[in-house]
Amino acid sequence: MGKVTLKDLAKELGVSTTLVSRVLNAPRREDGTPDCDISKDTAMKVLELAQRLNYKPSRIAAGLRSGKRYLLGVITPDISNYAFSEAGRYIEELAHNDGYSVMFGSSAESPKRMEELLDIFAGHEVDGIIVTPCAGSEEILRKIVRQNIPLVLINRDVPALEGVGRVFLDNIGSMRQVVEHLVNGGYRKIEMISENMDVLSLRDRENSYSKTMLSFGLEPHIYMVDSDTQEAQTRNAVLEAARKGTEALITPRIRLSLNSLKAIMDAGLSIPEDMALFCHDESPAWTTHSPSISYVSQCSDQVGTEAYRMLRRMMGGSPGEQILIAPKLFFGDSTRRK
Amino acid sequence: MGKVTLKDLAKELGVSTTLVSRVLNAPRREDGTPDCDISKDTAMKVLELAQRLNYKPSRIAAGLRSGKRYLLGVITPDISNYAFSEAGRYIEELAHNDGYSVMFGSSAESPKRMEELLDIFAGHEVDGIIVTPCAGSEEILRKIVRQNIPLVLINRDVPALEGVGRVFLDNIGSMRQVVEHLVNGGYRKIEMISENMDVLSLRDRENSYSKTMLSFGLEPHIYMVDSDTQEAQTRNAVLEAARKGTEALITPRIRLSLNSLKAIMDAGLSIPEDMALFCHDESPAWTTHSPSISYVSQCSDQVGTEAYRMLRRMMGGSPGEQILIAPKLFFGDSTRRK
DNA sequence: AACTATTACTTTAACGATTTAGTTTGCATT
DNA sequence: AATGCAAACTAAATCGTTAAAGTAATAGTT
Repeated sequence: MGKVTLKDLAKELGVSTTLVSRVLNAPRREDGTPDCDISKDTAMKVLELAQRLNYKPSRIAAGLRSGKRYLLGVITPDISNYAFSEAGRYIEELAHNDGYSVMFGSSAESPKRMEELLDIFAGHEVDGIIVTPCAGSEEILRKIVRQNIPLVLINRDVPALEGVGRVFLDNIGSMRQVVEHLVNGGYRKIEMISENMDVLSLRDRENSYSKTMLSFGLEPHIYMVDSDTQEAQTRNAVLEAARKGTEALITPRIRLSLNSLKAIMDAGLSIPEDMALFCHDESPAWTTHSPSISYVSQCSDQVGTEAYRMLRRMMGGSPGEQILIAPKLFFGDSTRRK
Repeated sequence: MGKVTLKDLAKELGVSTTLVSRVLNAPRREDGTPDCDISKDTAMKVLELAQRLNYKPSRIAAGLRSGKRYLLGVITPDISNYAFSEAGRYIEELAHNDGYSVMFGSSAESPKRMEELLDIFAGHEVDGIIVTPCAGSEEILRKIVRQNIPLVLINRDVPALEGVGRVFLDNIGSMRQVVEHLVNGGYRKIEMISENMDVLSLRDRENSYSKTMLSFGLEPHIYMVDSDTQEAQTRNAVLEAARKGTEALITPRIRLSLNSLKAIMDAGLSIPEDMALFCHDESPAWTTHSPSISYVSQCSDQVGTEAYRMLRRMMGGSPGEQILIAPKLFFGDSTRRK
């Protein structure tokens, strides 16, 4: 049983494919009849047959001729990361409601893979793309812009890129608030464990931490760990911090947060008495943890929603803008006042 | 700047589009030259120009003509659920390596949405679909089977459906092992909190719990909560269990697990002394929790991998089979021996 | 020299829709 | 009876590619 095509319907009814196409694409009137210059009688027959034969138009053929693809692409470093999949979920939902489908791809932080994915998306002639860039992807993204495909960056910036939309969390503001909260809570020796990953949002969080510390007359200190050997190095950093009498630890990324928490628990330190912990990035686990963990939410729902809206505007011809999402902080027991 | 097409390349070089297409689609020899009946000289010129003009073939047009879509569809109730996004990640990765792209959709447990998504996927003429069915989707899925689109069910079964592939966790085995572990650990009053959701894997877990309990001569008891008002009802169930002196609680789904854990912590009960907890479904939080939480992993990586492989086999004409994944249990401190 | 094979191409026809530009028919108008 | 016009359709071109079939030129064989 091959696919049912327009031609099949047309032949069956003894009319032209044009007529069938017209009827099926016509907007419906209140009474359900298609609003086009085809007699109601014929139109209803078409509708009925299409229904009966379970006709589904080939979007591929329709798209080829009409130039309308109704397809979006989303690339994140890892769909199984909560923040990204959450944003993806919102994007997919909004897109679906507007009749768009979404292709997803994971770059796994590899520019090569990102390029492959973008080429494929471009090959599918997606109407727009939403990307969380990975390190080293600037040139690749520029190619997309040059192809006039609307592009929205989320979560991470590539500053030199022109003509794109941007939706980010206000990382500078979030980290300032984190430090302020700790200082107000009576903490002074506040350190950070960060990762030497070439991503701007991390740099922003680090700098904002340092700057805010200095503004309070406090000495900032950041342990840098390698992305590859993160777990062991994080553990060492936590132990060293404990030895030095560090009162509070800030972790600016989800994996660092999880690994640090684990290291603290394993070392038998109690939170927040021995060491307070403020995590960046949301996890469903933080609030059920005992003690509950203070964290900065990435507001993935908002990021996803705003990114989608901006992409749609750009698809309509608007220029790309930048939107900063105000961070939402959750103050749990892990940074309880001293 | 419009898109660069085959015609543009052909015109520029003064050759036919067929020649260009041939060159670009030819398999490469060891020395990098295309293996086709076109002179090396011309072939290299084509390659060079395509590179220079950044030509990307329109997969839409190519697909229309060749019938090859290189597109897969994946539908889960919610991409932002860890188990689903994890499986999705593996599927996407394997697919990408084979040159396939993946469209994702969330059904949000709604058969209507599922139908829309499937219609769209069918319209895109995907080469195959992987689905976690939601309640009430049997007829909708049957339509896909009738359209001869290879279909693989993951996580949840729809038994009456013929001609599909299936990859599930062995829910019966997993729950048996959970009960055995608890009984061996000295627990006797073991209860379950489940959800009245119309999904077979949940029934399997419930039945296996009851059956195993009875085989030990113990009385099973299941609290049923409504999916909509789950949080409050779960809390009540936990409190009632505590009053009754229940020694261990089993939760067969991630949301129930998280809510139960929260309720137990909020009630100030200590785990496992006041109440042991064995959770079904993995969460990155379980091992970092204090005490660490015993859980059954859904083995999403295996589910995703096996589902993809089966889909590919089915796309090659093989009939659908059923694969049961052996569950992996993690025994944490939340069910420590009495 | 005549014939066959091979190489390196080209021409034409799809694929399944949409779109543009008609065409036919009937009816009202003058 | 000729004209105009709306209603209800159709024919043909097109989107960008691939596939099947064909051709022209050269080389090799007997």
